Amino acid sequence: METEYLKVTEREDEPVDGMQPFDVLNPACPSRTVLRHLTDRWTPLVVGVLAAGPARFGELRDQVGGVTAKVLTQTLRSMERDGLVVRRALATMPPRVDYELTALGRTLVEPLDALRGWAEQHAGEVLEARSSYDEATL
Amino acid sequence: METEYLKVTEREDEPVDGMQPFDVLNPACPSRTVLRHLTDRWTPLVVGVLAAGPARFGELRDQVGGVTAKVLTQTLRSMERDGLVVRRALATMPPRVDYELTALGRTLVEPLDALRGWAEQHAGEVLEARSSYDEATL
DNA sequence: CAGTATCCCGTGCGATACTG
DNA sequence: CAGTATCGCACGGGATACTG
Repeated sequence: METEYLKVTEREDEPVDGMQPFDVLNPACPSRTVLRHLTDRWTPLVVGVLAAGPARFGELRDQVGGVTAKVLTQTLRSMERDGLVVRRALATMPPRVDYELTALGRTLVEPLDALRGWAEQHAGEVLEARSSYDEATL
Repeated sequence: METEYLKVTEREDEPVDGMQPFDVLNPACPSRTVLRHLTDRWTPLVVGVLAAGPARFGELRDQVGGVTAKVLTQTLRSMERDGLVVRRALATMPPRVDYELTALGRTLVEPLDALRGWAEQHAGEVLEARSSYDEATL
């Protein structure tokens, strides 16, 4: 039987027993696109920075090394659309725009930080593994 | 002062105090490439499947919906190079190749499964957020 | 069965310049 | 300051066919 991915219209305050309709292993499942966004190039880094609290656009651009304004904007828009971030724009001159994690976005801090932590903590081992592999493959 | 990313030659059994040389926010830091690989399209899914135990190539291809042999091979090779997976090939006919997570790879199961779990559990909310956003943006 | 070999393409991402 | 507008491209990824 194929699972259809209809829009969920049920009230989410009446949880359905054992309902787990989303399966990342299924290529047709929308959770795929969700996971894909989480693993976008800059999303984990932006979440990491915003975990410390709201930040202005420029602060984000400065903290997240290497990102350009255009791509940072794209990333933030995508995150906003996915409900991970709120954008609050002050129509002053010069303008000021603050970004802040939503409640949903905050639930991402832990898992994404874990990943980021893994990368930093095990980078050494991975680098060594690569050397070994490349050497053996000569 | 700029941190240089030299090959770590120190014995890793004598931990250096507060040593945390890797910083994902630094565009020059090698941990960037590590994180990038972890967030490759198929890596989280492959890790998820291999978490249950070793698997043959065909099993992986079947379980990870939508992946082609070529790309799965690329993913597995990259993971092998990074020391996350061991490839064990039996030179029988027909051939049989088993893939298994290394000790290092196993430490990834928890963080990556957390991410995958997040995607599945919050897919509904994200989908709704997207609808709202798109509707408001009309 | 477990891959390669080719060919090919969208798009994520970057560089640069410009603006309200 | 916080973007947008353009242009351009490498490259991650896919379709298909073939092989030890």
